[in-house]
Amino acid sequence: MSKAAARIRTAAISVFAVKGYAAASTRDIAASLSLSPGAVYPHYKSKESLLFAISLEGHTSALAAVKQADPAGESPSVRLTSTVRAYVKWHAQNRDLARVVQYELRSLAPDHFEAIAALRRSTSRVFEQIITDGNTSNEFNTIDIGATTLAITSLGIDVSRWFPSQTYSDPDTLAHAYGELSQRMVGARRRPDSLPDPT
Amino acid sequence: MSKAAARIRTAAISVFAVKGYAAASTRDIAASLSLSPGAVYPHYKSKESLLFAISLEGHTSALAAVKQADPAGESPSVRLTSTVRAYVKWHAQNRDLARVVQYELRSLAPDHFEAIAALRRSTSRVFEQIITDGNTSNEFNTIDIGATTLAITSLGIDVSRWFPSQTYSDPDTLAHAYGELSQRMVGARRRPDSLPDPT
Amino acid sequence: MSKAAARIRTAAISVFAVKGYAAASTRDIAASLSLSPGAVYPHYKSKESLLFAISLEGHTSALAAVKQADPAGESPSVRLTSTVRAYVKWHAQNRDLARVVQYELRSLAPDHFEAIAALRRSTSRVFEQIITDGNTSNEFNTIDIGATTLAITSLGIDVSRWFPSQTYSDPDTLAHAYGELSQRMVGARRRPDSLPDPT
Amino acid sequence: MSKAAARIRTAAISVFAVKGYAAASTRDIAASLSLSPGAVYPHYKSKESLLFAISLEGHTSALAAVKQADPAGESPSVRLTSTVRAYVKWHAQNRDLARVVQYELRSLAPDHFEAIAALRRSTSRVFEQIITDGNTSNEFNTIDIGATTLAITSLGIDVSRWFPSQTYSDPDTLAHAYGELSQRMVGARRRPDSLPDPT
DNA sequence: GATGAATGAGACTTCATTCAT
DNA sequence: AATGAATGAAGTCTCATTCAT
Repeated sequence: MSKAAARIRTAAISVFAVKGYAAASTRDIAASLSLSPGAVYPHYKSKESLLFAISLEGHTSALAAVKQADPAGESPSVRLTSTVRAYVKWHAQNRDLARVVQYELRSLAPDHFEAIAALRRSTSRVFEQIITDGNTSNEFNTIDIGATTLAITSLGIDVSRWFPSQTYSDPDTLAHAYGELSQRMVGARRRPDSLPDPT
Repeated sequence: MSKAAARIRTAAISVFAVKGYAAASTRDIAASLSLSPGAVYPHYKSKESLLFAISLEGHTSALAAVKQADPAGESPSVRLTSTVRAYVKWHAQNRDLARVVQYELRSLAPDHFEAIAALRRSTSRVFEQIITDGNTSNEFNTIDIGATTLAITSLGIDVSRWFPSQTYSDPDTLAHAYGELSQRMVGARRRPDSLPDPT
Repeated sequence: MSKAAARIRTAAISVFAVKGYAAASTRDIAASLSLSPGAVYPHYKSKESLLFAISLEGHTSALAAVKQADPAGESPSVRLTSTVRAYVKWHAQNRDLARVVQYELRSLAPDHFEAIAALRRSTSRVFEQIITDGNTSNEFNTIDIGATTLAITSLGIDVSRWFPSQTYSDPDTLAHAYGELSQRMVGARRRPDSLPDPT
Repeated sequence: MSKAAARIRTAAISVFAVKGYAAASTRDIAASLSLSPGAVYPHYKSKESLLFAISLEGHTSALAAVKQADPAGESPSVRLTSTVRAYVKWHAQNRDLARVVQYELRSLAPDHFEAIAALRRSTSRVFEQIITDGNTSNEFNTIDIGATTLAITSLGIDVSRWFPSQTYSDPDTLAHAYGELSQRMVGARRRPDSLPDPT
C-alpha cells in the first residue's frame, strides 16, 4: 500500500467513524487531507472498496490480536482472561477502526461482506473454543456456551460504540475489568493470579 | 398521532433499521407504503424529526419496560434479573426500533440528542442503582460498579445489532440466559429461585 | 406522455443531434428548457432511457411513414418511388430525430438495442420486398437485391447526416430526386408517370 | 511520426470507432496499449489533436484513393466505376478509420474542421466532375448532378456505418455492386466491359 | 391529506490534462 | 518517453424538501 493510500485509509477511518459510512462523503475524506475530491480514486476504486479495505484490515487485526493473546498450553481461565483483555483493548485502542469495522458491514458488497463475515466467525470461535475447553475440563461452569460467547463478544464490540466515556478512558483499566467479568460469566472456579499483559 | 403518521413511523423504523438512517431516503419510506415522495411531510416536518419521534418513542418505551420490571420491595438479585430480562427482551422483540434508537443517535439535532441522552441515562441509572443496592446490602460482590453497569447495558444494546441469530431467535430464551449472566457479573451470592416473567 | 416529458424529449433530440449523445449532458438538456439538472429525472429514469424513448419513437415513426407510403395494389415501381420518397422525406423533415435515431444506437443498453434493431429490420424489409416483387414481376432488373436494398436505405439514412446543404434544403425536392435515383438503381423498366405525394 | 505515436494513433482509431470520440477516454486508448494514462501526451498534445491527426490522415488517404482511381484519359463511365469502387472499398477496408473520419468531425476545433472540410470537398468534386463530364459528353443522362453526387458519396460514407454485415463482408464484392449502381444512377448509356481493379 | 414535478444541493465518479519522478 | 498521482471541472444521478393542484 502506497503512502498516499495509507493516508487516505486513515482519514477514511476517522471520517467513517464520526459520521457513519453512508453519511460520510468521499469529499469529506479528501478534504480532511486537503486533497481534491478525485484524489481518492487513483488509490481506491470506489467508496465501498475503501470500506472493504478498512474492514479487511480491521477484522484481520482484531483476529490477530485475539489469537496472539491465546497462549498455547495455558489453562482456559488464563486464556479467556488474556483474549478478552486483548479483544476489549483492541476495540478501545482502535476505537475508530473498530467502530467502522463493526457497524458498517451492511454497506459492503455481498461478496466483500462474506469475506469479512468469515473473519468474524473465526474470532468468535476463539472465544467459543476456550469456553468449551473450560467446561470440558470442569474449570468453567458455563450455563449456555453459545449465549456466553455471544455476550463476551458483545461486550468487546460495544466498547467501540461508547468508548471513551467520562469514567472509562483507559483501555487497560477497561480490559482488566472486562477480563474479570468474563471469568464470572463462564463460572470460572479458579482465578488466575497474575497474567502477562496482552498488549 | 394520526393513523397515517403512525404508519409512516412504523415504515420508517423498518427502513432505518435495514439501511441505516443516512442511507435511507424519505422516498424509501414513502415507497414502502406506496405513497408519493411528498407524503411524509404533512406528518413529519423533516427526516430528522421522524428520527427524533422514533427515538423518543423507543427510548421512552425501553425505559418504561425496565422500570416496570423493577419490582419495588424485592431483593437486588430479583430486581436485577427481572430488569435485565426486560431490557434484553425489549431489544429482541423490538429489534428494528431498538437498532434505530441505539445506533442512529448521532443523526439527531443537538437539542434532540440531548433529550434522548437524558432518557438513556435514566435507563442506565436503573441498573446502576440496583447494583449499588446489591453491593450495599452485601448481596452482590461487584468488582467495579461502573464497568459492570456498562457491560450489562452493552449486552442489551448489542442484542439489537445481531438478533436474531441462527442459535438465538427466541427473546425469552435469550433474556433468561442474559439474566443469569448478569447475576454472575455482579457476583450475586444467592440466586433467585423463580421469577415472574417480565413480559 | 406528460407535457413536461414531451418537452424534455424534444429538447433532448435537439441537443443529442447537435452534440451527439455522449457529448451531450443531461444538464445541457435541462438548461435548454431553463430547468434544473435534476428535473429530467421525474420523467426519464436515466439518460439512456431518454435515448431509448427517442429511438423507439423515431424508428416507429419512420417505419410507419414508409409502410403508409406503400400503397397496396400498386406496381412495384410506384411503390418503390413512394416509399423511398417517404423515407427520404422523413429523414429530411425530422433531421434531428433521424440523426439521433440512426447514429446513437450504440449507446443503447443491449436489450433496448435489440428492440430497436427489430424495428430497423422491419423498415429494411419493406424496401427489400418491393424490390423482390419488382424483380419477380420483371418490372425491375436489379443486379443484386441485397446490395440495392442496402444502398437505398443508406441514401435515406445518410440524409440525416448532412441535410440541409446549401443546395438541398427542401425535403420534397430531395425526396423526388432520390425517388428517381431509386428507380434507376433497381433497373425499373417503366417509369411511373404520376404519383400521389407521400406527404 | 514516431513508432509510439503511430501505435497510439492506431489504438485511438479503434477505440474511437467502437465508442465514438466523445465516449472514448484517453485512458481507454492508453489502456488498450497497456500504457499509463499520461502516455498519450508526449505524442499528442490533446485528445482533439489526436482526432485531427486521424482525420487528416484519413481524409487524405481517402482522397488519394479516389484520385488515384480516376484514370486520366478514360471515359466518364470507366472513371466513375473506378472511383466509386475505390471509394467504397476504402470505406470497407478502413472501416474504423472511415467511421471516425466521417462521423466525428463535429468534435474538431473550428480551424481543424475547416481544414478537413476542404479535403472532403475535394473528394466530392472528383465525383461531381466525372458526372459533369459524362453529361457534357452525353455518355451519362443524369437527372440532377448535385443530388446524384451527393447520393454516390452517401453510399460510400454510409458503408463505414454498417460494414461488414452478414451478407456483405467482402470489400471487393461490395465495391463492384456499388460501382454498377453508380452507373445506373447517372444513367450511363454504355457499360464498361472490364476494368482494372482499383485496389 | 396526498400527489408528483421541480429545485438546489450535493453525492460518487470520470476524465483530460499536468507534472514530478 | 513513460509513469501515475493529482487536479479541477464536469457528468449522471439522488435526495430532502417545497408547492401548486
